[in-house]
Amino acid sequence: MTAQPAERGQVSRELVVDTALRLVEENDISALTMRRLAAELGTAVTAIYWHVGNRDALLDLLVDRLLDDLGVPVKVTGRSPRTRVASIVRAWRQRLWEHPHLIGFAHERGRTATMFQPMQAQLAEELAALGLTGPKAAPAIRALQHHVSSSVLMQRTAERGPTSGATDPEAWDAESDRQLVDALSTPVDHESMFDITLDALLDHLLP
Amino acid sequence: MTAQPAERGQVSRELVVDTALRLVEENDISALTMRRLAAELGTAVTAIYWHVGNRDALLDLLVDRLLDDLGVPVKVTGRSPRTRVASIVRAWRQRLWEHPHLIGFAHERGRTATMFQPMQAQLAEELAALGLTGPKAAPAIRALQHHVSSSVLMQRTAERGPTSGATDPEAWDAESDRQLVDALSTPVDHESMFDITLDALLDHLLP
DNA sequence: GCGGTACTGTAACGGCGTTACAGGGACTGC
DNA sequence: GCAGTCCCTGTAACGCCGTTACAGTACCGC
Repeated sequence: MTAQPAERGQVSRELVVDTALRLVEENDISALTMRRLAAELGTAVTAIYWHVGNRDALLDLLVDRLLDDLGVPVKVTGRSPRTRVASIVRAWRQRLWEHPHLIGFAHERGRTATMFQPMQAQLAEELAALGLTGPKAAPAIRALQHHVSSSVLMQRTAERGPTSGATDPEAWDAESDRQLVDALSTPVDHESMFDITLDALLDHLLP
Repeated sequence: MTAQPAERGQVSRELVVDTALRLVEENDISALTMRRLAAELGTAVTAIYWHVGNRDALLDLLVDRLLDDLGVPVKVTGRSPRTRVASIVRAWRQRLWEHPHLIGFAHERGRTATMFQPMQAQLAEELAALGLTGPKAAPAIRALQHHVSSSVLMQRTAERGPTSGATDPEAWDAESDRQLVDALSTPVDHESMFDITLDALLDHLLP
């Protein structure tokens, strides 16, 4: 507790988290090894262990940092309640998509709820304007949240893989609907995919 | 090519895949290490490398095995086309859920399309009975498939984590809708979650 | 017997997370 | 001036991982 904790020394907890974040965002979560991190900081591994504990604790710190960035509410646009709700959901998807490496393991660490609390609050406000409150609003909020996070999670894992998620036309036999098979052989457009289900949900959930 | 490739020897490619599958299903994908696998088979590591190549090839073999199991169409129940479509989607979700460890990395290896081809074919048949054919049926099929796989993927990562995905009531301020916050603090019921969006999709997609 | 194919074992390489342990500076109390 | 203490860093190791170079064994056709 002697003034700033890292004034003279080269390494501090903050700096470790910064560098770790950079490593993850520039490459992949697998690029984040304690030794690489130490090398990047020009120090020894043990320094990192001293500052953050262990790898698991470091990941927790990364998630915390991410959640700080995501705490701010999103800007709502549109006149009708429906377009306003849609704008909230889309903006949150956009925001999460900007951190594709991180939302995955925020999810794995059981921090999804914290991550989405601001979105839930924003949605609650709009749904209340529609007369949806209390226990009746909860399933709607959860379904929309589920849609956002599953969409991002799916798109992330899809884009890491080699193929585009399209059907292989070879797998269908001759008497199949040719036009359908052709359409299914197109690469998947995650954006319009997202919109279809969003529309369906809004139709189904809003009064 | 001298008769059966593994008659006298203790280890064969088949046996390696069997054991690997058992290791994964009993524990986790992280339990599948080449050394553990060798120990389990009572042999040396190099034997495994001789039989399957390397770890990556072994994972491919696991996915292939999984896809073989999943190739059989699912039993369709119900009278109306809508309930029949719903039964297909639910049965596929059920089926995938029985291999929660595997569908994740089938997805990561870009084999989702192969995995879902039988479901796509079954859905195509039912949608055709409703007059939905050709390029108009494709988005519907894809949206339903996306719903199934994202649901399983989400539930799997959720159940590995510590918390239930429920909101922390502390995060909400005092003037919030109390009943709503209480409802959102309940553990998530993935089953009913799935049904809500499925209903919404069917309403929205079927004529 | 002899060569070749099919397999198995030993031992190592480099990389991973983690830790026991030995310091080295700076600051405190005397 | 000096010992003690706290903060921080480095060396070296442990046990795990995937992978491989290499030697060796067993059987088969000839």
